Amino acid sequence: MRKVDPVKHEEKRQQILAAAGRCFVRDGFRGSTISQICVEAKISAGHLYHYFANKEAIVGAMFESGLEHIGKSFTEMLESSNALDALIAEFDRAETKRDPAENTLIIEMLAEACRNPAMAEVLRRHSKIFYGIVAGFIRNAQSRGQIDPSLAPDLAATILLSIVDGSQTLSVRAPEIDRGQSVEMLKTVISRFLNPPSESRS
Amino acid sequence: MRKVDPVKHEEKRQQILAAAGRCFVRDGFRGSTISQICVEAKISAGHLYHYFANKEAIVGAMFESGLEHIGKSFTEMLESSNALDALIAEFDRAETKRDPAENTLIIEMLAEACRNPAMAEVLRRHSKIFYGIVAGFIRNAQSRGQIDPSLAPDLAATILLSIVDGSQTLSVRAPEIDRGQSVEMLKTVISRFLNPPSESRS
Amino acid sequence: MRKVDPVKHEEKRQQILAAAGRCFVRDGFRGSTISQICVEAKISAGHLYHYFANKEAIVGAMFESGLEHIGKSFTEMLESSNALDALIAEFDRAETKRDPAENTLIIEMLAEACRNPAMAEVLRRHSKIFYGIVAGFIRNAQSRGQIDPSLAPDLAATILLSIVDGSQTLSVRAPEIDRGQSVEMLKTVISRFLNPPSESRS
Amino acid sequence: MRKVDPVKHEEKRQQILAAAGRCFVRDGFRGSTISQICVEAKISAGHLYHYFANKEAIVGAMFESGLEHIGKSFTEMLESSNALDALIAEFDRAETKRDPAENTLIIEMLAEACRNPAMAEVLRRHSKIFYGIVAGFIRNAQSRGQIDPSLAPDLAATILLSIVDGSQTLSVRAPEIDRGQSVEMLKTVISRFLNPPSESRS
DNA sequence: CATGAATGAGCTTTCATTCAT
DNA sequence: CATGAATGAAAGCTCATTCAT
Repeated sequence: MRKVDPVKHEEKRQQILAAAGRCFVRDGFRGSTISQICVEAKISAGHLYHYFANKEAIVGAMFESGLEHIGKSFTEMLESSNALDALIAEFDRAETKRDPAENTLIIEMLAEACRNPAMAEVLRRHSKIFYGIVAGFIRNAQSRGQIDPSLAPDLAATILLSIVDGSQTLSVRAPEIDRGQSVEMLKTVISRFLNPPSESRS
Repeated sequence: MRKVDPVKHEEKRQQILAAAGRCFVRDGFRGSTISQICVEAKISAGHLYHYFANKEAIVGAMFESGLEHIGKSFTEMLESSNALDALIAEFDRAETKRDPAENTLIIEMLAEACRNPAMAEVLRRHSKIFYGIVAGFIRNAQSRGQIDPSLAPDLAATILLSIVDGSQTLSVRAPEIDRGQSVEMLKTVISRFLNPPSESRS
Repeated sequence: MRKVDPVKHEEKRQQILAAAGRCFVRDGFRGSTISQICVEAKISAGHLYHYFANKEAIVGAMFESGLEHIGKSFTEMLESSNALDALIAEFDRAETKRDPAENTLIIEMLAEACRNPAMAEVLRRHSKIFYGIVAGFIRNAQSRGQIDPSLAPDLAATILLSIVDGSQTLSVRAPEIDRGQSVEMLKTVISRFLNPPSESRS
Repeated sequence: MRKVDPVKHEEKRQQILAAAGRCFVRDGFRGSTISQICVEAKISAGHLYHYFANKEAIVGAMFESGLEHIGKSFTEMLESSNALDALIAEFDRAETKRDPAENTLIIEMLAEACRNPAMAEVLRRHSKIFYGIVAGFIRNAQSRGQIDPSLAPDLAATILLSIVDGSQTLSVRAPEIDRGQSVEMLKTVISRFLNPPSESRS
């Protein structure tokens, strides 16, 4: 009379999701097939459907877990930074340490969200949370005189994150560029953007 | 045995490509089917293969023509701008006037290039040209004291374009944001980034 | 090593069969799945195979028990009727009181028997028994002058039952028809068919 | 610039439908597979979908054409019969000459209609037409004194056709019965049912 | 006795591509 | 130049059945 072990079930789900992630990075959402994912996850085709209702559900779970993961590391970064310099330093660390596959997945997600309304909704939901966190950080830093108080926090937050999004494309468009240098230049962009007018430039 | 009229042939090719473009925006490269493209282009499936060897060739041509088109409008913009203010003004115009479908296509191209080496090569080739043009513009403006001379022109060019890339994602992540406001803020980012240290902020 | 309690075993079997019956009425033999039956019977898929060797065996058992059940109620009806009028009265009762789902199941069984030789055999075995019983009733009634003696009892029995079969299709072909009226008309058919020549019509 | 030849297209459709019919008789609607039908029709799996949107559409077309065919032969029969005796004679001919596969298909259709609302609708639509024709015939014969005038024509028509339906099951339930004898007995049933009270029995 | 994880064959359907006309 | 009939591989998904626990 053994009942379903929800822990094991969730574990397997995560394993499948991880396998799917590898496929998605390699071939994209549409380009990956259920068989490929099953081979990667070392399960049979039929068995996958005990864990996900269909392919769309796998993509959806990928969106959720991917965005949550990115969000978590972003939040941690901001919580630990109590000043603009720290933010930038963390940005540096995040950029250089991040799994390059994650970049690919984010771009893939943006592309998918452009034509799949269900996924667009998921992306927007998570994006709103990011924006809120960053806007809060900006407001805080503004009150301490660390960020230009004339910048509208919410708008500045979206622009800041769009710059991060844009930085993802560098590795595709110009892989020969030294990542360290480009991160350095990005830090310049951000600090000049956010610094209060009186401060001298870094 | 009448020979093919090369002009008409090329015209038809462009018509098919335009039709394919509409499909790609709607459903992506992988999601679009040859039949859809044929319906959109009002030709038969078999006939399409007189103009393109296969689907990959259509995608390839799309990359080439799409990037060339973007490059052309960018080049025109830079050639007509003899100052940073003009650049920013043009950036404004470009952003607000651009067909929103083009955004989708660019993101789609970036995603495709992440996993299709052939397309990555096309993207990089065109990107390099862009970078060169922008770097030239920067160098020029620096010599006239309009852009901070301490910025490495080549690197600054890539970062500038990555910011433009990033701005594409705004309409997916936060469609509720007023496009005018975000363009305004982006102009702030760019001008603060590029302005010589002594200049007052716009 | 406790032995299986045969009574409990048989009970469970009947429960599963009842659940399967509900599925079969809803979706047919081919359209019903083992999972559906398991959900309906509130047991696990694996457990079902302790009671039935495979799906075919469930269908087979359904045939047996379904036909036996119909046969039983038919036999009771005939045994209690000691005259043609009683037969017809009972026929009336049976038609109006019968679970409409049973109709569906009978038609399903006839269809299945058309292409599944094993099931055809089961159907024929039971049919023969019915025919025998009805033919016996006819012979009896003929000896009492209640049924036209010129009718061959065996043949008349098959025809009588084929009329009952046919009446099942009414609810599919013309559900708008009043069941009471059609039963009345069917009684007319049967009584005119069986009545001895001299008798006046009902 | 050859356009679609609608005649050839329709021909092919009919060929596929005929092939499907053979499969349906052998294995039923649910039991037949697209591959089987394609083998039987000697076309590839993909090609079938140029002629039918999906399997349901094939079944639907089968219903339509099957019922139309039956309806046509029924109508012809009634139109040519200007008396009850002729009706019965024709009934005889129809029963003995009919392709036995048609029986199977009718029972299959009745079973399918029991659980597929779309097909039920098709069946009812055609049934109504049959009923109307037969009821008209009855009314006509009643006015000429050939059919008992006390019978409600519409109801009698449905019952008459339900008897025909029921006769289909004979070959499944009791294949050993001589078809000639059973048809003879059915004719007795019908004539006794319909004959005016004063007429002597056949 | 009972579970549900796991399999794998096979289902319907799609789609890039070829080819006779 | 142009058509659409035809192919066949492969996609996503289902389901009867087995088996370790």
